[in-house]
Amino acid sequence: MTKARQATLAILRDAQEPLCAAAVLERIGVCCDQVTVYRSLHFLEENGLADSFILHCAEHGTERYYTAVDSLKDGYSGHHHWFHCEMCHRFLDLGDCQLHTLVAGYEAAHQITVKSHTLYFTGICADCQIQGH
Amino acid sequence: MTKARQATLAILRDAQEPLCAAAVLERIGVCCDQVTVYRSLHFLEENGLADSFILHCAEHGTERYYTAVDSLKDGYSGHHHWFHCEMCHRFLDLGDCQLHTLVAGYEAAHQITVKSHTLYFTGICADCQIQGH
DNA sequence: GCATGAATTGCAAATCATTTGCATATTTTT
DNA sequence: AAAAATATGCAAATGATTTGCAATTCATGC
Repeated sequence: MTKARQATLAILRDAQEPLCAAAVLERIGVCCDQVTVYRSLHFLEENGLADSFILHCAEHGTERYYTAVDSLKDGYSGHHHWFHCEMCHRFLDLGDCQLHTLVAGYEAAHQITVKSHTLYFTGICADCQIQGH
Repeated sequence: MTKARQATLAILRDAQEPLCAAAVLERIGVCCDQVTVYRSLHFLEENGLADSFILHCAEHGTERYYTAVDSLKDGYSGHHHWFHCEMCHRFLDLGDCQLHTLVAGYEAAHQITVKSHTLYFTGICADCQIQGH
C-alpha cells in the first residue's frame, strides 16, 4: 500500500463516523491531492478495506461516505449501519449489520445472489430531540 | 395537481421498477421540460406519493430512482425495497418493507426517532446466474 | 544495488446529474 | 374575471466526481 492509501485508511479508522472525500481531504493535509483521495477511497473499497454509501443531506448535499471495515470477529461482518440526524447532521453508529436473515430469505425466495446492500436511517437524534426543534 | 405532476406520477405507477429522472423524461414526451420532471419528482416525494433512493450502477452512473408509493393496506407500509442486478441492471421488487422491528429496536436503544431509511440490495439476478457470467 | 516496466500521483480540464434565476404561463383565490 | 400565488421553460450555474496525460514512485528481476 502506498503512503496516500495508508493515510486515507488511517483517517477512516480514526474517524468515529462515515467521512466524505472532502472530510478525508481536510484531514490528510499535504500528503496528497484531492484526486488521489478519491482514487484511494476507490482502492480501499475495491479491496474490502472500506465500505461506502451515498447519502443526501440538506446541509452537505449528495456525497458518498466511507467507513473503514472492522476486522472480522466471530459472528460479525465488519459492516456497520448508520443513523444520520437531519438536524445536527451527525452520524450515529448502529453497530454490526443485522440483515443476514433477511438477505438469506430474499436469496432463497428469488434465486438471486446478494453481493452487497446499502442501508442507513435518517431522523432526529437523542440530543436534538431534547433541544426541541 | 398539475398536468406535469399527474403525468409523472402515472409514469411511476405504471413502471414495474424504480425510474430515474431521465427514464421519466423519456416516457413523458412533450408534456413538459426536464427541469419540470425534476421538480415534479421532488413534489411527489415531499407529498408522500413517491419514494426515492440514490444508487450507483456501473452502466448508468449515480442517479436518484423514484417509485410510486403503494396505497396503504393492513400491515403494509407502501414502501418497498429493491434488488438491483449488476449484470443486467434491472430491478427486482422484494416487496413491502420488513424493517419495522429493526427500526423500533434502534429507536429504543438509542433514543432516536427514525423518520426514514434507505435500503437496497445489489448482486446477480436469477436470469443472469443461469446465463453464466 | 540498480535498471526496467508497471502502477500511482498531480494538475488541469471535462463530465454529468441536478439545481437555480428569472421571465412567462398557468392555476387558484377572491 | 381580476388579482395573487404557484408552476413552468429555458439557459446557465453548481458541485461532486472522473479522466487525460505527463511526471513520479513502486516492485521485481538481475
